[in-house]
Amino acid sequence: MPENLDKVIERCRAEGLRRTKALEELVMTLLENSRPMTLAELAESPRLTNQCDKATVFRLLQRLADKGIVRRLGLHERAAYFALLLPGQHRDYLICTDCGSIEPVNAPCPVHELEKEIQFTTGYKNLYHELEFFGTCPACSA
Amino acid sequence: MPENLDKVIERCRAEGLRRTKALEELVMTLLENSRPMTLAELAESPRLTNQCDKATVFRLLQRLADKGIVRRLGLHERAAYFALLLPGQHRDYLICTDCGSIEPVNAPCPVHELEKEIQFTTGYKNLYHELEFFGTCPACSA
DNA sequence: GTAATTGCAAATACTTTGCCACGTA
DNA sequence: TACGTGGCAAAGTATTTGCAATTAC
Repeated sequence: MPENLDKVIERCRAEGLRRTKALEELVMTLLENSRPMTLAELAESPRLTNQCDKATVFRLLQRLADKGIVRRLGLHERAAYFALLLPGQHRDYLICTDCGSIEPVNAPCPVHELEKEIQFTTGYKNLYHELEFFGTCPACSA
Repeated sequence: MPENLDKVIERCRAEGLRRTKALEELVMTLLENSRPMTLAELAESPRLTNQCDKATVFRLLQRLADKGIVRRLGLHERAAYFALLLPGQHRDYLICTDCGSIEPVNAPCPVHELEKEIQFTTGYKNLYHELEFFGTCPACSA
């Protein structure tokens, strides 16, 4: 995990961001939880709550998203979710419409072919996609 | 188109909604535009702007979403998008991250197999999914 | 030293609700 | 008549920004 932290921070540095305590704690929090989190969740998480202001977390996430280090996800809630974007990794999510739990889908994503095709037929550049499954989880349907 | 309107209204009636002018104009607007639209867009569209209040459109959309007649989409903007859910129809969307344009993808959605598999392996019920492609459209990359 | 980063407070944006009047069935 | 629906205005929630002080490089 700490080696992951260093890798991510390294990428931040390479993009011109400064190594601040807030940045480290934010990245650490995302790594530790390994799931998409909202701004509010992040700002109130143990590592960050007394470390920095919510506006700081917001602006950090904004910069990290710009640099392609985190991704901002829709996920249907009113609040946006943020997840680290590790190189070579793509995640789809499975979300319970009842309790709101979010888990990554561990199956190869079947969309890459179509993505290439779209890139080719429409001329869109820099394509990426977001795929979410919604349903009622076993616990909630009981 | 009017026959589509009647069909949709019929489904609304079957779900216990009353046939009001606002409902008709809302459904008509969604049919005519055949793309996801935000609450604000809808409320300010020609058919609705002088017809009813934004709160009314909001509550209509809420009811229609409850009944499965429209779907609320994330689409990454701050505002939620709404689209009619026609029976047997599934749509994926292609969105320009620059200008925000949204167009439906006309290719068969490659996700249904995986969806079934997830339903089987995770025990989630009533699965559906949302798939969006993001990129820079030809006009914006010029 | 200089430019990026931060905190705090205020402004926006979008959504949601309360309450009472009204219209549809 | 009865209950779903509608208008208006106000409250709620999440995001975003201004500006002066601070910090990393």
